[in-house]
Amino acid sequence: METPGSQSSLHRANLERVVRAVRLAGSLTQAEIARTTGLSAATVSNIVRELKDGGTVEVTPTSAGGRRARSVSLSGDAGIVIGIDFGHTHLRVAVGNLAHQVLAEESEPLDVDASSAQGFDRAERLVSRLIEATGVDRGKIAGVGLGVPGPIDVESGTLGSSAILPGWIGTRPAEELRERLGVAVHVDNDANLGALGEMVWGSGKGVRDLAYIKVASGVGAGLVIDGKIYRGPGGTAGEIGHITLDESGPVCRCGNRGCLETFAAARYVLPLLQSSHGTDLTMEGVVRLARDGDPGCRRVIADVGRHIGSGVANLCNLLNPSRVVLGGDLAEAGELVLGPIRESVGRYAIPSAARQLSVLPGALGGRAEVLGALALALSEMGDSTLLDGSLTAAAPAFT
Amino acid sequence: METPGSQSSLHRANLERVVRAVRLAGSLTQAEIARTTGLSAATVSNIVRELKDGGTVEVTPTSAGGRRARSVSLSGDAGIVIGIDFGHTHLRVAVGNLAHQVLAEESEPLDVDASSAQGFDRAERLVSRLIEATGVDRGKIAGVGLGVPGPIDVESGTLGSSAILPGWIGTRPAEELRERLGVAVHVDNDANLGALGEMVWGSGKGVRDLAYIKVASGVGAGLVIDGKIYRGPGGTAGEIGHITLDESGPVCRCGNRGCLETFAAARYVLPLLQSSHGTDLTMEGVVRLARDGDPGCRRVIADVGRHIGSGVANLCNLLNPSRVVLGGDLAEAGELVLGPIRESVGRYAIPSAARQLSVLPGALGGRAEVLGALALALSEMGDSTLLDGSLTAAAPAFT
DNA sequence: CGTCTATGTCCAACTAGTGAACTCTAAGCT
DNA sequence: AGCTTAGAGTTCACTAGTTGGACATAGACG
Repeated sequence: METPGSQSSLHRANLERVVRAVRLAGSLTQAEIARTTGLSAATVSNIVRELKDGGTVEVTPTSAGGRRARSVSLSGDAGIVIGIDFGHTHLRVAVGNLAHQVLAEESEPLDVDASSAQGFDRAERLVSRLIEATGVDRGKIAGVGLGVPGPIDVESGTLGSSAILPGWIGTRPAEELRERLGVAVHVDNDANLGALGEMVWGSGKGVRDLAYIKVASGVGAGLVIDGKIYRGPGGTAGEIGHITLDESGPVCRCGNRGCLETFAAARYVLPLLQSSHGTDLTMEGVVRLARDGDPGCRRVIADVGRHIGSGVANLCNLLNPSRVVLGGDLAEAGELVLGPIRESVGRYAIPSAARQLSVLPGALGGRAEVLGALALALSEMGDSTLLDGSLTAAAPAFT
Repeated sequence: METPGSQSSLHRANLERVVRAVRLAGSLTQAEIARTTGLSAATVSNIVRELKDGGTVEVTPTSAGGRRARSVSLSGDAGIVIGIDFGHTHLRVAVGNLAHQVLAEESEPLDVDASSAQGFDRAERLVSRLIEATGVDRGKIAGVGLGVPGPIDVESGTLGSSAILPGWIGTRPAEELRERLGVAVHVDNDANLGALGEMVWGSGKGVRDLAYIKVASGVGAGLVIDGKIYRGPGGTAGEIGHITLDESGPVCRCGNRGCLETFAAARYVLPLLQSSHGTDLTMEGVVRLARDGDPGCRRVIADVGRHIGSGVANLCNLLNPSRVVLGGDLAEAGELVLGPIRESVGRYAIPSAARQLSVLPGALGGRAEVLGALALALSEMGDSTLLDGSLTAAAPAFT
């Protein structure tokens, strides 16, 4: 921003380097920082002093039982991040610190027909409550991640057609929430955030290329490519639900026929069980019955798995990820659905692509999206946010 | 490599910055360099002197009719890059300089059944001939890009099952060629290089996310995601040819049924015309006949287009690229095949993904792969290769 | 209790970029 | 033609910032 290529920028880069190292490791001694960053001990000494004076890090006199090492960690009040997830039936909020620790988390039911204003009111109150519970100053919010169950237009930030929250179409959630909370808000759809959450905290740890398949009322995928969420130039990447499996299959809400969604999503699958199991079944209920041994539900879940597997096979041929994580209610079915998925993938994907693929259930269950929102806030924050003291002074100004 | 975070590394980064600016623009005055890089005029002055002494750039006293501006450009003999493409029936070699200019290019027929040793002999001779034609010192080769028509194992660099060059399976082409030429060789498959070539020089200029579909004896895709070739963790991304279109379709060489390839690749399509048009048709011939109005060939090409469109629609739903470029012999058919592709995409892809997609024929024809190999060599080179004088002294040592 | 060793700090040396002053050259004006 | 002007490139003194080495510190080990 100031001197793009020199000296002070080098210093800044080194500051960020140290902050990142500390953030990733939780806490480090200066000597360790020097080793991991490659900087000299003297430089680290200077930088740590500067950061300490700025309030970004804390130096705890001596904790480990070594010779004498002062461990450096991000100061507890250096900043917090907030994740908010609007789901089909619920609202979840999580508060975390910069060391990737979740400090508080809560969810409450949300009426599908609620207006966006009502939703934001609820979210705002819940955020306030959790922040108070953690006892941190509101001015320390470094960023907010927001998850919404529908496509976000990349340029305008407008929420597109969401069959899930009809009252929200056309709103600009990030904008609105930023005005309410006064901090930067980053928004993404639920599938992408689920992918991010599972990658940072769940079944995708250590993997740089993965697809997170979320099966709920629709079917969507979040793609992580080379460690980053891939949204595509138009922002609609990952629409695995509308891959065509059968050109003359059932008509889908998107207007085509035989989309994967028509074989796997709750709204199309549940009716199959109506005559035998009654009308007020939910996907959760089907999964529970299947686990208890109900043959009809088992069959339906296996069929869903096979179809998802076909879609995953296509995805696998095109992208060759190293892991596929299954999320949503359906993941609770475990092997009942994963088995058929793997079988389908093995059958339809080319062997060299399928060989190194692992298909796993999500480890975070319904929390994947909120935690992903938290991770989004953390990753969008950049390491420099902590340096300029904007957090300790006041909330960042609008731009 | 030496001092990862400081001072000298900053200097090096600034050197690279200048080199990159010059390379991209072709030639610049020092003042322009200062403006585009953000460095101060004094620094640029020093850096240019250093680069000039090192032989990396040339300073032509005064060429433009301004006040007095010395234009800086990469010295003509700063380095050259070589692209080599082994195709089904031919071998192509191109020589370019660091300013993205193609200096020489030639192709010759290659026998499908030739051994890899024979192929390399031919390639080596052709490379020598072209280099001599350009009159540059062999020691100035900065890098070589190599294209092979088959999957390359990421870790070992081994060429996997290629139905096109049977004698090559199990060889390590990059390794072998490096031993022969004595410089770093970067290898990739033809579809990926075609994508790269079209992105740098052809129909993909200015686009950061594109898919290059190559229809020849097989069907493959090269994916460019965020400006870089995406190979996937296992190196087999882009296998669009084996997306399943019809579970009970024709048996494919991969062992599945109804793969896109069975509806689009030459080996499956040409037999359809045997009884009506004779047995020694090639894809080129079919395209030519179609353009001349032959209804059977037109129909076949349109059908191929529709099926490719289905595959592209799936790809589009998953990845949402902004452009799809069609390569291979089939691209010569122009609207005869693009029309049906677009129609299929419009029908099967979700509208929001299809809306901003453009489907174009490749602009480079059969040259896409060699030029892509050239681009690969350029991009893998990094901007620092030019700095350490390794090129001016001698060929880089093996490692 | 002395020695050892790794940690953190301080200082002088050195590297490298910057602003300001300066020179140079061609264009434009009188 | 001669003067002025303005942008280009260079030089120089200054400053920011990293580094290696010397030094102080404090627990571990014998």
